[in-house]
Amino acid sequence: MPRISEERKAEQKAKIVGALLDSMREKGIADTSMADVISRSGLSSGAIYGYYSSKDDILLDAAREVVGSRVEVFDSFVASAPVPSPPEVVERLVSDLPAFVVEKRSLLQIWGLATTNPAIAAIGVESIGTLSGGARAYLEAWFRQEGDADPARRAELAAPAFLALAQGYMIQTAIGLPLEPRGYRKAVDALFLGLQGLTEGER
Amino acid sequence: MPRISEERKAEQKAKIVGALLDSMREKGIADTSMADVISRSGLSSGAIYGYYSSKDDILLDAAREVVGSRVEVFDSFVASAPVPSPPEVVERLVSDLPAFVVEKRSLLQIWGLATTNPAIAAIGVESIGTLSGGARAYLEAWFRQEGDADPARRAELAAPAFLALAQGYMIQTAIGLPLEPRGYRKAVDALFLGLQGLTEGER
Amino acid sequence: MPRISEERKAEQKAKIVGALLDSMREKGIADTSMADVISRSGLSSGAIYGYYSSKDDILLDAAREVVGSRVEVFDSFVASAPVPSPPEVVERLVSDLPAFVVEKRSLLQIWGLATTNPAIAAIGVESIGTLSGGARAYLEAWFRQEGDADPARRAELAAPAFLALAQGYMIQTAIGLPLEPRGYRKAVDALFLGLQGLTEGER
Amino acid sequence: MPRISEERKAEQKAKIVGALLDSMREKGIADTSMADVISRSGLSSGAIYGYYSSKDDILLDAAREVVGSRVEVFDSFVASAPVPSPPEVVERLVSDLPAFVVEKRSLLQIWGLATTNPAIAAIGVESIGTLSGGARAYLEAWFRQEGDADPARRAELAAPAFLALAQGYMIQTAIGLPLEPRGYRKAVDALFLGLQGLTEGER
DNA sequence: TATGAATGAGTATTCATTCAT
DNA sequence: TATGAATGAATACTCATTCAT
Repeated sequence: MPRISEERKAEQKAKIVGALLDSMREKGIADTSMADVISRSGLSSGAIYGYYSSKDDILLDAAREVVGSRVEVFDSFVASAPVPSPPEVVERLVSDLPAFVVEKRSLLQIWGLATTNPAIAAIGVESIGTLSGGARAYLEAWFRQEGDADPARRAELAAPAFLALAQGYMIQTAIGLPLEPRGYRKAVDALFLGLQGLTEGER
Repeated sequence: MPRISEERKAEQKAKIVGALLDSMREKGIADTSMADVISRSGLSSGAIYGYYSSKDDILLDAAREVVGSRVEVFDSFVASAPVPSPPEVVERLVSDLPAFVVEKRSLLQIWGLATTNPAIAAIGVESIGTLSGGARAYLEAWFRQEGDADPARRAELAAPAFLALAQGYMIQTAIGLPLEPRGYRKAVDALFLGLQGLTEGER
Repeated sequence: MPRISEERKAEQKAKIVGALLDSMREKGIADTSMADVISRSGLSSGAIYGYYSSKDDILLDAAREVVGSRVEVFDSFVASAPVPSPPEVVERLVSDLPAFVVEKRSLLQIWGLATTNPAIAAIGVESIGTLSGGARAYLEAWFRQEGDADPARRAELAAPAFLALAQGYMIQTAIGLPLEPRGYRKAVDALFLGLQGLTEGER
Repeated sequence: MPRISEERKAEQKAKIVGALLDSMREKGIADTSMADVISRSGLSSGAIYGYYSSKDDILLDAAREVVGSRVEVFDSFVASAPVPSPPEVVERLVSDLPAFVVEKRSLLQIWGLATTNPAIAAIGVESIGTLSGGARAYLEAWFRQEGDADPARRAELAAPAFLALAQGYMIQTAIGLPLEPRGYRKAVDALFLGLQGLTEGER
């Protein structure tokens, strides 16, 4: 019989994680102290430690939220007829997924942390695994539509490169390069398909 | 008439920056204190502050070293006949450039810092700019060889996506995914060229 | 709705300021570190920084306490009949005011700091201003009793010299010269009034 | 057979002491580091430590220079006919003695140090002793001229109060109060002699 | 004598975490 | 559960002094 409802608990945890992410976005994890989380969340230090056992513990939940895969996005691409092309899918991923829109700064910081923090790395690996599954499903549909002889095999092989396109976009934009989803789609078009993907005026 | 030679000065600074990078690789910047830099470099705190004015100042030089573009790598690709294909070039980049081999962990951490540290972001932007120039030169040569009508234009458009392939590889491997340069080349092949890019045995 | 009462807060601040003053008296400010304040106050470093934002901030409160004018002392002199003479008042000031008794060492150090620290100088200037007011009130009463034609004017003119008598006593005794309040009164007597103020045996 | 002439040695020491005093005047001793002395003196750290064994050692010489009594000043007063009055002598002391003109800031800082540094206190005590001697000689001449029955005795008694007048002036002006020698003379006049000491126009 | 790079104990301050209320 | 005052180890950095050249 919990003293506080699960709902209330989740609400409070969300405030805490949200406060951490806000601060990460603004000043970076290195400069984010518990004092920041305390003042931004509106909770007291004691209250926070009632929900999380340490700062790292909060960070883990923050990482989960940010890299959280939301693999459903791929479902709609697979279900479309015709299946949209990879450049188009890349454009939609980087313009729709929260991770690429509002959280790209925190996301890149979390990848940085993952290089030396095994718990965060595990979250990252899991997330990439899930995304990879979605990407493979989509790519299989696309390669099948293109008449490929072994679309499942090709999709499995191609997935890391496909994900890389989205990840590279994140790096480039997170550090401030002026790269719009639409422009990036053209980049992928130009690299993969030749200029035929571009409209007349853009050629 | 400096009492210590420029050479000696560069040597000492290299020790300091090296110590920081070693520690970043092992425990991450967040857990790297000046005490680590002091003990790993073999210099005293006072000596270090004779060369650098702050920890951040050291970090800046470390970032410069790690993201330092070494754009020359592209020259050999441009000069080859025939010009190697993008998948091959990607493979060689990620297997030859130190940033992708020994420093990928520090590199990813630096991208994370760049999201909130303008001075580091500037270094990153400059580095991507230089790399971009090399990539464009290479891509132009490649597209020309492929008979493209406007290879310069196409190369310029495609460059961000091309760089993204290398950056995504870095993210995936830095967090521990088992992805070899050779396997990654096949991924790019599969995405770009279809299965015909794979060798017989692998089909 | 403060969690700690104003009273408790004042108590803790007094402990901190007291610790600083104790150490100043014993080893001087130059040799007084936060470690001294921490150990003498019985509070932890963290607790101290909860009350004061910096060592200088503590010093400011210490200066306020030490130079704090306590101008009331002059009131009783003004109200007496007959009004006591300047030598007598000087004697009573230097023997009654805490600044001249227990804090003369810290006081002199604070004057030293005031020469280059504007915030401390401001405290000193204010304190001298208040003391000056008291001194003028007393001197006016005295000169009036002495039948002076324009006692207010004369009191205003004379105040700096009158204060100087107390300040000079402080310098001479703070560095260890053996000068008692009683003996100093005789010095002032001898300078001002001739030897008539002295008892037979002392002449 | 000294390697460097005594003259050269004195010259170098003067540079060092001068550098310390300059810095004390500008930023205070607390903020004066050996680095300041090194850069202001134009000598290297090694060279300085060839002349002085420690920072405190330099400070001692600086204190000697600043409090150095220059008791000769009193000789001229004694020799004058008529002997000038105490208010006039006070005015001349505070307007002529370097300690009261250019060095009053350093002087007050040194008094502050003397409260806890016995070596500096000894210099201060000696200096006051010498000054006291001069003051007594002058006061004796003055009291004799005034027809006092026991001028030597009275001078001895009055000396501490007489010195205090100069010391108090130093405190008041060193912290920035606007007090000119001429105005201070009037203060002493008003206290000692009554308004008749003031010139016609000022009454 | 003079140099200035190097030393390392010492500095003020921070901050994740605890616990009496 | 919630509060926020208190803790104290850890932090980045300074600076008087030394010593090989």
